[in-house]
Amino acid sequence: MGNPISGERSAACARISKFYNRAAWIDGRAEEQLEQVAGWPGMTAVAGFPDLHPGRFGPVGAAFLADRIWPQLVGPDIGCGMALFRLDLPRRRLKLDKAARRLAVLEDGADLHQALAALDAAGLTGLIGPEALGTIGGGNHFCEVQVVGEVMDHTRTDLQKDDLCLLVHSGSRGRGAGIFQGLDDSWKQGFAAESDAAARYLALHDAATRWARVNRALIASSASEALGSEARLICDTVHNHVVPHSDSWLHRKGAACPEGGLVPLAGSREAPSYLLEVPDTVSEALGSVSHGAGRKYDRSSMHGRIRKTRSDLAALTHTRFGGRVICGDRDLLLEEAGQAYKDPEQVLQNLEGFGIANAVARLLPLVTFKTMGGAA
DNA sequence: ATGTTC
Repeated sequence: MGNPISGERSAACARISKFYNRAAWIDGRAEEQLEQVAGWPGMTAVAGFPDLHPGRFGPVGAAFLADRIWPQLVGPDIGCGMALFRLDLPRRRLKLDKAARRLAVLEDGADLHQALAALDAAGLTGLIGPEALGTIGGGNHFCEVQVVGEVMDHTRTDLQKDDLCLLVHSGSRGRGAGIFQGLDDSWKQGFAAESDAAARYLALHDAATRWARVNRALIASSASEALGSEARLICDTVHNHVVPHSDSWLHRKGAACPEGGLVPLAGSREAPSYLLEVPDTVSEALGSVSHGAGRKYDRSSMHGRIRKTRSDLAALTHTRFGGRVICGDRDLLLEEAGQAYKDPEQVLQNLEGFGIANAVARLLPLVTFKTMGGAA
Protein backbone atom coordinates (compact mmCIF):
# COMPACT_ATOMS: atom_id res chain seq x y z
CA MET A 1 0.00 0.00 0.00
CA GLY A 2 2.39 3.05 0.17
CA ASN A 3 0.65 5.44 -2.18
CA PRO A 4 -3.02 6.26 -2.56
CA ILE A 5 -4.74 4.64 -5.48
CA SER A 6 -5.47 7.56 -7.78
CA GLY A 7 -7.07 7.97 -11.13
CA GLU A 8 -7.71 10.81 -13.56
CA ARG A 9 -10.88 10.07 -15.48
CA SER A 10 -10.95 13.10 -17.74
CA ALA A 11 -9.43 16.54 -18.07
CA ALA A 12 -12.48 18.09 -16.38
CA CYS A 13 -12.41 15.64 -13.50
CA ALA A 14 -10.62 16.28 -10.24
CA ARG A 15 -7.86 13.96 -9.14
CA ILE A 16 -9.38 11.21 -6.98
CA SER A 17 -7.24 9.59 -4.26
CA LYS A 18 -8.59 6.50 -2.57
CA PHE A 19 -7.17 5.49 0.79
CA TYR A 20 -8.55 1.97 0.84
CA ASN A 21 -7.71 -1.31 -0.80
CA ARG A 22 -9.69 -4.33 -2.00
CA ALA A 23 -10.02 -5.68 1.52
CA ALA A 24 -12.17 -2.67 2.48
CA TRP A 25 -15.96 -2.83 2.42
CA ILE A 26 -16.93 -0.10 -0.04
CA ASP A 27 -20.46 0.29 -1.45
CA GLY A 28 -20.22 0.73 -5.22
CA ARG A 29 -22.78 3.53 -5.05
CA ALA A 30 -20.46 5.52 -2.81
CA GLU A 31 -17.64 5.24 -5.34
CA GLU A 32 -20.03 6.37 -8.08
CA GLN A 33 -20.91 9.39 -5.97
CA LEU A 34 -17.22 10.10 -5.41
CA GLU A 35 -16.58 10.06 -9.14
CA GLN A 36 -19.64 12.20 -9.88
CA VAL A 37 -18.66 14.88 -7.39
CA ALA A 38 -15.12 14.87 -8.78
CA GLY A 39 -16.63 16.05 -12.06
CA TRP A 40 -18.45 19.04 -10.56
CA PRO A 41 -17.32 22.49 -11.74
CA GLY A 42 -14.23 23.83 -10.03
CA MET A 43 -13.40 20.56 -8.26
CA THR A 44 -9.62 20.03 -8.12
CA ALA A 45 -8.97 17.14 -5.71
CA VAL A 46 -11.02 14.49 -3.98
CA ALA A 47 -9.96 12.06 -1.24
CA GLY A 48 -11.97 8.97 -0.29
CA PHE A 49 -11.33 7.22 3.01
CA PRO A 50 -12.07 3.61 4.04
CA ASP A 51 -15.24 4.59 5.93
CA LEU A 52 -16.68 5.82 2.61
CA HIS A 53 -20.42 5.15 2.20
CA PRO A 54 -23.29 6.66 0.19
CA GLY A 55 -24.89 9.90 1.33
CA ARG A 56 -27.81 12.08 0.33
CA PHE A 57 -25.90 14.74 -1.64
CA GLY A 58 -22.62 12.97 -2.08
CA PRO A 59 -20.46 10.33 -0.42
CA VAL A 60 -19.69 10.38 3.28
CA GLY A 61 -16.11 9.67 4.35
CA ALA A 62 -14.48 12.01 1.84
CA ALA A 63 -12.82 15.40 1.44
CA PHE A 64 -13.25 17.69 -1.58
CA LEU A 65 -11.08 20.61 -2.71
CA ALA A 66 -12.74 23.16 -5.01
CA ASP A 67 -12.42 26.75 -6.18
CA ARG A 68 -15.94 27.45 -4.89
CA ILE A 69 -18.18 26.51 -1.97
CA TRP A 70 -20.63 23.64 -2.24
CA PRO A 71 -22.98 23.62 0.79
CA GLN A 72 -24.35 20.19 -0.10
CA LEU A 73 -20.86 18.74 0.43
CA VAL A 74 -21.05 19.90 4.04
CA GLY A 75 -24.66 18.79 4.41
CA PRO A 76 -27.28 19.76 6.96
CA ASP A 77 -25.32 19.00 10.10
CA ILE A 78 -22.79 21.79 9.77
CA GLY A 79 -20.02 21.52 12.35
CA CYS A 80 -20.78 17.95 13.35
CA GLY A 81 -17.80 16.27 14.95
CA MET A 82 -16.35 14.01 17.62
CA ALA A 83 -14.82 15.10 20.89
CA LEU A 84 -12.82 12.73 23.09
CA PHE A 85 -12.35 13.39 26.79
CA ARG A 86 -10.52 11.60 29.56
CA LEU A 87 -12.69 10.99 32.61
CA ASP A 88 -11.19 11.50 36.02
CA LEU A 89 -12.84 8.37 37.39
CA PRO A 90 -11.35 4.97 38.20
CA ARG A 91 -12.92 2.14 36.28
CA ARG A 92 -13.84 0.26 39.46
CA ARG A 93 -16.07 3.15 40.47
CA LEU A 94 -18.11 2.94 37.26
CA LYS A 95 -21.21 0.80 37.72
CA LEU A 96 -22.68 0.34 34.27
CA ASP A 97 -26.38 0.22 35.08
CA LYS A 98 -26.13 3.11 37.49
CA ALA A 99 -24.11 5.13 34.98
CA ALA A 100 -26.65 4.33 32.28
CA ARG A 101 -29.47 5.65 34.47
CA ARG A 102 -27.57 8.78 35.42
CA LEU A 103 -26.80 9.69 31.82
CA ALA A 104 -30.53 10.30 31.37
CA VAL A 105 -29.73 13.91 32.36
CA LEU A 106 -28.42 14.34 28.82
CA GLU A 107 -32.03 14.34 27.68
CA ASP A 108 -32.52 17.73 29.37
CA GLY A 109 -29.67 19.58 27.70
CA ALA A 110 -27.41 22.06 29.43
CA ASP A 111 -28.35 24.31 32.31
CA LEU A 112 -29.42 27.64 30.76
CA HIS A 113 -26.96 29.77 32.71
CA GLN A 114 -24.11 27.43 31.85
CA ALA A 115 -25.22 27.42 28.20
CA LEU A 116 -25.32 31.22 27.99
CA ALA A 117 -21.90 31.52 29.63
CA ALA A 118 -20.43 28.95 27.25
CA LEU A 119 -21.90 30.73 24.21
CA ASP A 120 -20.52 34.02 25.45
CA ALA A 121 -17.07 32.53 25.95
CA ALA A 122 -17.25 31.26 22.36
CA GLY A 123 -18.14 34.73 21.09
CA LEU A 124 -21.58 33.60 19.98
CA THR A 125 -23.77 35.88 22.08
CA GLY A 126 -26.28 37.60 19.78
CA LEU A 127 -25.34 35.34 16.88
CA ILE A 128 -26.90 32.06 17.91
CA GLY A 129 -29.10 31.03 20.82
CA PRO A 130 -28.81 28.43 23.57
CA GLU A 131 -31.84 26.33 22.58
CA ALA A 132 -31.04 22.60 22.42
CA LEU A 133 -27.50 23.24 23.63
CA GLY A 134 -26.15 20.20 25.43
CA THR A 135 -28.42 17.72 23.63
CA ILE A 136 -27.08 14.87 21.54
CA GLY A 137 -29.67 14.70 18.75
CA GLY A 138 -30.58 11.67 16.67
CA GLY A 139 -29.19 9.60 13.83
CA ASN A 140 -25.66 8.41 14.44
CA HIS A 141 -25.03 10.83 17.31
CA PHE A 142 -24.14 9.49 20.76
CA CYS A 143 -22.33 10.05 24.01
CA GLU A 144 -20.32 6.98 24.97
CA VAL A 145 -18.34 6.00 28.05
CA GLN A 146 -15.33 3.99 26.97
CA VAL A 147 -12.43 2.23 28.64
CA VAL A 148 -8.89 2.26 27.31
CA GLY A 149 -8.15 -1.33 26.27
CA GLU A 150 -4.63 -0.73 25.06
CA VAL A 151 -2.23 2.16 24.51
CA MET A 152 -0.10 1.57 21.42
CA ASP A 153 1.83 4.85 21.45
CA HIS A 154 2.63 6.35 24.85
CA THR A 155 4.51 9.24 23.22
CA ARG A 156 1.26 10.73 21.90
CA THR A 157 -0.97 10.42 24.95
CA ASP A 158 -0.88 10.17 28.71
CA LEU A 159 -3.86 7.81 28.62
CA GLN A 160 -3.23 4.52 30.38
CA LYS A 161 -4.88 1.14 30.03
CA ASP A 162 -8.16 1.01 32.03
CA ASP A 163 -8.62 4.80 32.00
CA LEU A 164 -12.18 5.89 31.25
CA CYS A 165 -13.01 8.21 28.37
CA LEU A 166 -16.03 9.94 26.95
CA LEU A 167 -16.58 10.12 23.20
CA VAL A 168 -19.19 12.66 22.11
CA HIS A 169 -20.52 12.68 18.55
CA SER A 170 -22.91 15.56 17.92
CA GLY A 171 -23.37 18.61 15.78
CA SER A 172 -25.25 21.86 15.42
CA ARG A 173 -28.71 20.31 15.95
CA GLY A 174 -31.40 22.44 14.28
CA ARG A 175 -28.97 25.29 13.48
CA GLY A 176 -27.04 23.74 10.63
CA ALA A 177 -30.16 22.17 9.15
CA GLY A 178 -31.91 25.55 9.24
CA ILE A 179 -28.98 27.25 7.51
CA PHE A 180 -28.88 24.58 4.83
CA GLN A 181 -32.61 24.61 4.17
CA GLY A 182 -32.69 28.41 4.21
CA LEU A 183 -30.38 28.68 1.19
CA ASP A 184 -31.87 29.70 -2.15
CA ASP A 185 -31.41 27.52 -5.23
CA SER A 186 -28.12 29.13 -6.24
CA TRP A 187 -26.24 26.69 -3.98
CA LYS A 188 -26.91 23.93 -6.47
CA GLN A 189 -24.15 25.31 -8.70
CA GLY A 190 -21.91 26.17 -5.78
CA PHE A 191 -21.15 29.62 -4.41
CA ALA A 192 -18.39 31.60 -6.09
CA ALA A 193 -15.83 32.20 -3.34
CA GLU A 194 -16.07 36.00 -3.60
CA SER A 195 -19.88 36.17 -3.77
CA ASP A 196 -22.15 37.69 -1.14
CA ALA A 197 -23.98 34.37 -0.97
CA ALA A 198 -20.72 32.64 -0.03
CA ALA A 199 -19.96 35.24 2.63
CA ARG A 200 -23.44 34.92 4.13
CA TYR A 201 -23.23 31.13 4.14
CA LEU A 202 -19.75 31.10 5.65
CA ALA A 203 -20.73 33.48 8.46
CA LEU A 204 -23.65 31.24 9.42
CA HIS A 205 -21.57 28.09 8.90
CA ASP A 206 -18.76 29.34 11.13
CA ALA A 207 -21.18 30.25 13.92
CA ALA A 208 -22.90 26.85 13.68
CA THR A 209 -19.51 25.12 13.78
CA ARG A 210 -18.49 26.98 16.92
CA TRP A 211 -21.91 26.27 18.45
CA ALA A 212 -21.51 22.54 17.73
CA ARG A 213 -18.15 22.53 19.50
CA VAL A 214 -19.69 24.20 22.53
CA ASN A 215 -22.48 21.63 22.34
CA ARG A 216 -20.04 18.72 22.56
CA ALA A 217 -18.24 20.34 25.49
CA LEU A 218 -21.52 20.85 27.37
CA ILE A 219 -22.65 17.28 26.67
CA ALA A 220 -19.37 16.05 28.13
CA SER A 221 -19.74 18.39 31.08
CA SER A 222 -23.26 17.13 31.87
CA ALA A 223 -22.27 13.49 31.39
CA SER A 224 -19.14 13.68 33.52
CA GLU A 225 -20.97 15.54 36.27
CA ALA A 226 -23.69 12.88 36.23
CA LEU A 227 -20.99 10.26 36.66
CA GLY A 228 -19.38 12.16 39.54
CA SER A 229 -16.31 12.95 37.50
CA GLU A 230 -14.60 15.60 35.44
CA ALA A 231 -13.86 15.50 31.72
CA ARG A 232 -10.58 16.73 30.25
CA LEU A 233 -10.57 17.37 26.51
CA ILE A 234 -8.15 15.29 24.45
CA CYS A 235 -9.28 16.49 21.03
CA ASP A 236 -12.39 17.83 19.32
CA THR A 237 -12.47 17.19 15.59
CA VAL A 238 -15.01 18.47 13.06
CA HIS A 239 -16.00 16.22 10.17
CA ASN A 240 -18.69 18.25 8.36
CA HIS A 241 -17.44 21.68 7.33
CA VAL A 242 -15.79 23.82 4.65
CA VAL A 243 -12.57 25.73 5.34
CA PRO A 244 -9.92 27.59 3.32
CA HIS A 245 -7.11 25.29 2.16
CA SER A 246 -4.23 26.19 -0.17
CA ASP A 247 -6.06 29.04 -1.96
CA SER A 248 -9.17 26.86 -2.37
CA TRP A 249 -12.05 25.55 -0.31
CA LEU A 250 -11.78 22.23 1.45
CA HIS A 251 -15.04 20.43 2.16
CA ARG A 252 -15.08 17.61 4.66
CA LYS A 253 -18.07 15.27 4.77
CA GLY A 254 -17.63 12.54 7.32
CA ALA A 255 -13.89 13.16 7.10
CA ALA A 256 -12.17 14.38 10.23
CA CYS A 257 -9.98 17.45 10.60
CA PRO A 258 -7.37 16.44 13.20
CA GLU A 259 -6.76 18.65 16.22
CA GLY A 260 -3.23 18.73 17.57
CA GLY A 261 -2.46 15.84 15.24
CA LEU A 262 -5.06 13.66 16.95
CA VAL A 263 -8.47 12.36 15.93
CA PRO A 264 -10.96 9.86 17.37
CA LEU A 265 -12.05 7.08 15.03
CA ALA A 266 -15.49 5.96 16.19
CA GLY A 267 -16.11 2.23 15.95
CA SER A 268 -19.60 1.21 16.97
CA ARG A 269 -21.38 0.08 20.09
CA GLU A 270 -20.15 -3.42 19.25
CA ALA A 271 -16.63 -2.53 18.18
CA PRO A 272 -13.67 -0.55 19.50
CA SER A 273 -12.98 3.08 18.75
CA TYR A 274 -9.44 4.40 18.35
CA LEU A 275 -7.48 7.48 19.14
CA LEU A 276 -5.35 8.13 16.06
CA GLU A 277 -2.38 10.33 15.41
CA VAL A 278 -2.29 11.88 11.97
CA PRO A 279 1.15 12.74 10.59
CA ASP A 280 -0.29 14.89 7.75
CA THR A 281 2.53 13.93 5.39
CA VAL A 282 0.41 12.72 2.47
CA SER A 283 -0.89 15.79 0.67
CA GLU A 284 -3.48 13.83 -1.32
CA ALA A 285 -5.31 13.10 1.95
CA LEU A 286 -6.13 16.82 2.11
CA GLY A 287 -5.32 17.05 5.81
CA SER A 288 -8.16 14.67 6.54
CA VAL A 289 -8.79 11.15 7.79
CA SER A 290 -11.67 8.76 8.46
CA HIS A 291 -14.07 9.83 11.20
CA GLY A 292 -15.26 6.35 12.05
CA ALA A 293 -15.91 2.84 10.85
CA GLY A 294 -18.49 4.12 8.36
CA ARG A 295 -21.86 2.67 7.61
CA LYS A 296 -21.98 -0.77 6.04
CA TYR A 297 -25.77 -0.94 5.63
CA ASP A 298 -28.17 1.98 5.26
CA ARG A 299 -30.82 2.67 7.86
CA SER A 300 -33.78 1.29 5.97
CA SER A 301 -32.10 -2.00 5.15
CA MET A 302 -31.33 -2.55 8.83
CA HIS A 303 -35.05 -3.05 9.44
CA GLY A 304 -34.86 -6.18 7.32
CA ARG A 305 -31.63 -7.46 8.85
CA ILE A 306 -32.68 -7.65 12.49
CA ARG A 307 -35.79 -9.35 13.83
CA LYS A 308 -38.01 -7.11 15.90
CA THR A 309 -39.11 -9.50 18.59
CA ARG A 310 -38.85 -8.21 22.10
CA SER A 311 -35.87 -10.44 22.88
CA ASP A 312 -34.02 -9.47 19.70
CA LEU A 313 -34.46 -5.79 20.51
CA ALA A 314 -33.51 -6.35 24.14
CA ALA A 315 -30.33 -8.08 22.99
CA LEU A 316 -29.32 -4.87 21.20
CA THR A 317 -29.10 -3.04 24.52
CA HIS A 318 -26.26 -5.26 25.76
CA THR A 319 -23.03 -5.51 23.82
CA ARG A 320 -20.36 -8.17 23.44
CA PHE A 321 -18.12 -6.05 25.67
CA GLY A 322 -20.67 -6.32 28.46
CA GLY A 323 -21.64 -2.74 27.66
CA ARG A 324 -25.02 -1.02 27.79
CA VAL A 325 -26.91 0.83 25.08
CA ILE A 326 -29.52 3.39 26.11
CA CYS A 327 -31.85 4.01 23.21
CA GLY A 328 -35.56 4.36 23.85
CA ASP A 329 -36.24 4.74 20.14
CA ARG A 330 -36.71 1.22 18.75
CA ASP A 331 -36.10 2.19 15.14
CA LEU A 332 -32.89 4.00 16.04
CA LEU A 333 -31.79 1.09 18.21
CA LEU A 334 -31.65 -1.29 15.28
CA GLU A 335 -30.69 1.26 12.63
CA GLU A 336 -27.57 1.96 14.69
CA ALA A 337 -26.84 -1.65 15.65
CA GLY A 338 -23.20 -2.64 15.60
CA GLN A 339 -23.69 -4.73 12.48
CA ALA A 340 -24.77 -1.60 10.55
CA TYR A 341 -21.13 -0.48 10.69
CA LYS A 342 -17.95 -1.62 9.04
CA ASP A 343 -15.13 -3.19 11.01
CA PRO A 344 -13.06 -0.33 12.46
CA GLU A 345 -10.00 -2.60 12.58
CA GLN A 346 -10.17 -2.92 8.81
CA VAL A 347 -10.56 0.85 8.44
CA LEU A 348 -7.55 1.37 10.70
CA GLN A 349 -5.51 -1.15 8.74
CA ASN A 350 -6.14 0.85 5.56
CA LEU A 351 -5.32 4.18 7.20
CA GLU A 352 -2.06 2.80 8.59
CA GLY A 353 -1.28 1.03 5.32
CA PHE A 354 -1.52 4.28 3.37
CA GLY A 355 0.50 6.10 6.03
CA ILE A 356 -2.16 8.65 6.94
CA ALA A 357 -2.83 7.63 10.56
CA ASN A 358 -1.44 5.52 13.38
CA ALA A 359 -3.29 4.03 16.31
CA VAL A 360 -2.46 5.64 19.65
CA ALA A 361 -5.04 3.89 21.84
CA ARG A 362 -7.89 1.41 21.55
CA LEU A 363 -11.11 2.31 23.35
CA LEU A 364 -13.87 -0.16 24.21
CA PRO A 365 -17.52 0.91 24.55
CA LEU A 366 -19.07 0.58 28.02
CA VAL A 367 -22.19 2.77 27.97
CA THR A 368 -23.58 4.14 24.71
CA PHE A 369 -26.18 6.81 25.35
CA LYS A 370 -28.48 7.70 22.45
CA THR A 371 -31.86 8.83 23.76
CA MET A 372 -34.37 7.94 26.45
CA GLY A 373 -37.53 8.43 24.46
CA GLY A 374 -39.07 8.04 21.05
CA ALA A 375 -40.30 4.46 21.56
CA ALA A 376 -43.09 3.75 19.10
C1' DA B 1 -28.79 15.80 9.96
C1' DT B 2 -33.77 18.17 11.57
C1' DG B 3 -38.12 21.83 18.11
C1' DT B 4 -38.88 15.47 12.95
C1' DT B 5 -42.44 12.50 9.64
C1' DC B 6 -49.92 12.19 8.80
